[in-house]
Amino acid sequence: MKEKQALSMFGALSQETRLQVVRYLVACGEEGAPAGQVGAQVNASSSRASFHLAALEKAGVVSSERQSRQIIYRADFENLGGLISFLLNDCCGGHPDIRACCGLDAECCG
Amino acid sequence: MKEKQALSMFGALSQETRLQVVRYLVACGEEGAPAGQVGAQVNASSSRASFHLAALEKAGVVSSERQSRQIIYRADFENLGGLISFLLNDCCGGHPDIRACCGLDAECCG
DNA sequence: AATAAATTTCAATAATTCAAGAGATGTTGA
DNA sequence: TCAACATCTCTTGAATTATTGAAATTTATT
Repeated sequence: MKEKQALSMFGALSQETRLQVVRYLVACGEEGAPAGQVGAQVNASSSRASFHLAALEKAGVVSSERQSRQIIYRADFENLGGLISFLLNDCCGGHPDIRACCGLDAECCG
Repeated sequence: MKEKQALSMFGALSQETRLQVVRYLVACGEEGAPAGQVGAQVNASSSRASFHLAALEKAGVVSSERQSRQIIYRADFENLGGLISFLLNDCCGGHPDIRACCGLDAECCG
């Protein structure tokens, strides 16, 4: 993961509606969900949902695929994992205290 | 980690200068670095460095402590770990594909 | 072709954020 | 107290981002 992409992913995740969208889409798993359903889930108008989904897709947080008249959105697990890896390994140098906080080596954080 | 804090941490990390500051401060470890040194490291004027350090501190990404006439900044490892944990466990539900990307269970991502 | 459904695009406005520099604040030592 | 240093605050203008509702696009149905 390059720093530039990490930057845009952080930007995409730093907005309440978009973070809710991501959490919902992650919960939906590989199946994903159509835009309208996502919008309803986060109490957003269709144009607002579309705007935020476009921002998330541009940053690589989600991907989309048309299925007949609906557009299915899915969390991009590979990029999300890459972002975590960037934060953990590249950015934070795999600092032991930080690894411990992730339930990797031990448990230290609430 | 609450969603609200995760939101502000993402916002703090979504800016190039601030991300550079964080990487530098993580590299400095517990010792930290004074504001002027941080600013010089990322090619920022003193006021700009101060502005961004304040934003990072408000979000909980770094902490500060005055030492005589300097103010020492340090990466907040606990909160950074909490953010990674939020992304990995809470937000992404510990999805296997994502864990694998972090060098936890296996290696799949570049 | 006409209609309906799902989603996106557009335009206008409001709100937030960034950058730069001038000046203010707090700290130390003479 | 004064001078020097480190950092912060404030102001201004530019740029980006968010929200809303209306209009347009794409696809499916009759």
